[in-house]
Amino acid sequence: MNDTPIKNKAGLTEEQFLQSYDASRYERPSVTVDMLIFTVADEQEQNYRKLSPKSLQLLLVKRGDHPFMGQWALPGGFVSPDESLEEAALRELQTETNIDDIYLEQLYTWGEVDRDPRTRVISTSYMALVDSEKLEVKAGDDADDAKWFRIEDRWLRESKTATATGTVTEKWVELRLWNEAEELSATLKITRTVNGRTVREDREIVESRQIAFDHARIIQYALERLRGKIEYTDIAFALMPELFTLSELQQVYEVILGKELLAAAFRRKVADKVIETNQYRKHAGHRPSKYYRFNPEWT
Amino acid sequence: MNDTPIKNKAGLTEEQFLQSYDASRYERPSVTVDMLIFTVADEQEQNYRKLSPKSLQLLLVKRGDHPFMGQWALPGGFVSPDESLEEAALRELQTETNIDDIYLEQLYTWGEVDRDPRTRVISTSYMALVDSEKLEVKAGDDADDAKWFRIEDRWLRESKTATATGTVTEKWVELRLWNEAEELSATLKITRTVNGRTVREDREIVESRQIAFDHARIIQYALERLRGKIEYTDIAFALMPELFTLSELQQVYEVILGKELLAAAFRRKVADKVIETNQYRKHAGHRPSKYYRFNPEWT
DNA sequence: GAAATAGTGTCTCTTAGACACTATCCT
DNA sequence: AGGATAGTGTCTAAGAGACACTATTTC
Repeated sequence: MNDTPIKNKAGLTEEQFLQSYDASRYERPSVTVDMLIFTVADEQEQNYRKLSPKSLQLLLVKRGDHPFMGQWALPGGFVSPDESLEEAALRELQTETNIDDIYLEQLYTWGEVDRDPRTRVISTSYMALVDSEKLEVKAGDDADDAKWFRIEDRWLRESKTATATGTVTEKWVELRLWNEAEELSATLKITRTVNGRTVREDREIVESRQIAFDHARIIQYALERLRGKIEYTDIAFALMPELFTLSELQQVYEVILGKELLAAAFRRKVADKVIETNQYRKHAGHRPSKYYRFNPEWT
Repeated sequence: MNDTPIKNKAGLTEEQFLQSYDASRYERPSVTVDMLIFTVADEQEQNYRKLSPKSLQLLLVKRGDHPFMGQWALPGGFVSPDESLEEAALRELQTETNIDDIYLEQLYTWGEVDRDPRTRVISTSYMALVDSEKLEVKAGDDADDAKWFRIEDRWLRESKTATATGTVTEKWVELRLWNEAEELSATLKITRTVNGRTVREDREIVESRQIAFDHARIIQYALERLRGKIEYTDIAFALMPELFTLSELQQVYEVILGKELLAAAFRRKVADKVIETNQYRKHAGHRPSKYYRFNPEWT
């Protein structure tokens, strides 16, 4: 485009500049990705004619070394120089599960100075949603156990204080993760500060029981994001098998939102996101239900 | 909590482990923050009785060195070892503007391998919204010019293709940034891929005219986020002065959404986000309008 | 008086919630 | 037959869009 190369104040062309550039001038942090791998799985069915209840689950790995040895952490790892952040996330996903075609979304980047006692670590978290039927978790590759945990959070209390220029609202939340063998939990304080015309939200770990690093905070943030997005996007379908009934889909919404929905309104709401098939789910001790599939034309 | 310290497989306690940890084992990327500083400013008023039109503006700096010397880039810089990501963002904000109490939100972290020709750079972008009345841009501290640009994007065309397992939708968008002296632009292709039950979105720069690095992509992403969030949050007020009329507030919504709104519906929608005052804006060649302020109680 | 904006009243259409009601299968 | 889920019809209340109408100022 330019015949005479532009020179900078040191008299270098761009080519010369790049050759002389010393990348090690600045001290650099480590960068990792943390994976929030969610699925919705069936619980044991108690009664041949009842629907089996579903639960939201998250994959965690047990730490086999310091720091936080023996505690549970999000799967993840360092980003290598020749891969993008998203490639690192996909790689981590494949070391933990057998799934390659998956919903993956970047959530947030955590950059506090003291997040990791080893060294300065900046960590980008990704949320992955997987269909529990296609899924099998690989046996601990890196000598760490990977296990699914049921997950729930619960409001404890809320307080609101007026200040000179706005309000401060503090909410306490309890996060619980458990399976047959273990129970982990954490208490978090979410502070919403309205100062003048600007609002800021801050998430602080009050207590973390058997959850490594600041991962309790990341997990609770992801839960809120998942709840928020299920209302106005189609991410719920990433958690479904190819064919599903509307009752099953409703169960997935209910377990994520943590509340019951009315069937009539729910069906109207998802009507244009799904396509009816001719197949039925039978032998269930009650009226058979039609199978549906995701409508890829939906916007 | 524990009297006998846990030892790992190498026989080290946590304390010993941390002392022997070699942080330089892995090659590390550089980490930067990029700032998207938006404001809404008055244009010249043409007629004593007409409202002065408003425009959405973004702050850019001219690059004084290679690479992309002479082109325009987002303000930003390296994250230093002793500050968090958010602290780095606030520091950058203060080197560019005089404002300290500001709306700041993390947007996205960009991690492609070849984003920067100098070295591997991972960059977290933050969006800041400032009130143009309180604002003054500092004279180029780091020898770079900082200038406001009016900003708009525009759909060029859209195509949708069916695939075996879903659909691929491609949208072309033109991004324009201009002021009295300069005009920058870029063409982007946004690809939405529906594959099975999962949806992915990809943003690619087709052509970038005088916009450095991959910043055209970051800017267009921020614009979409700003448009999305103004509908269901209160971020618009971060762009307003302490006192404002509802017509001014409506103008801000209109310039961000890029479309006209009906006054009656708009007033109903913002009614509980604002508090009426007794003051009026007068001497305007038409009926005076009441001043309002933000209602910090709004949730 | 005219131009321009400020502000209100009301009709319509759409959507979410509530809930009653019908349909169908399996043991 | 009875238990359980599947699926529909309809009333109501709330909200968004449309638009006509009134109000008030300054030059």
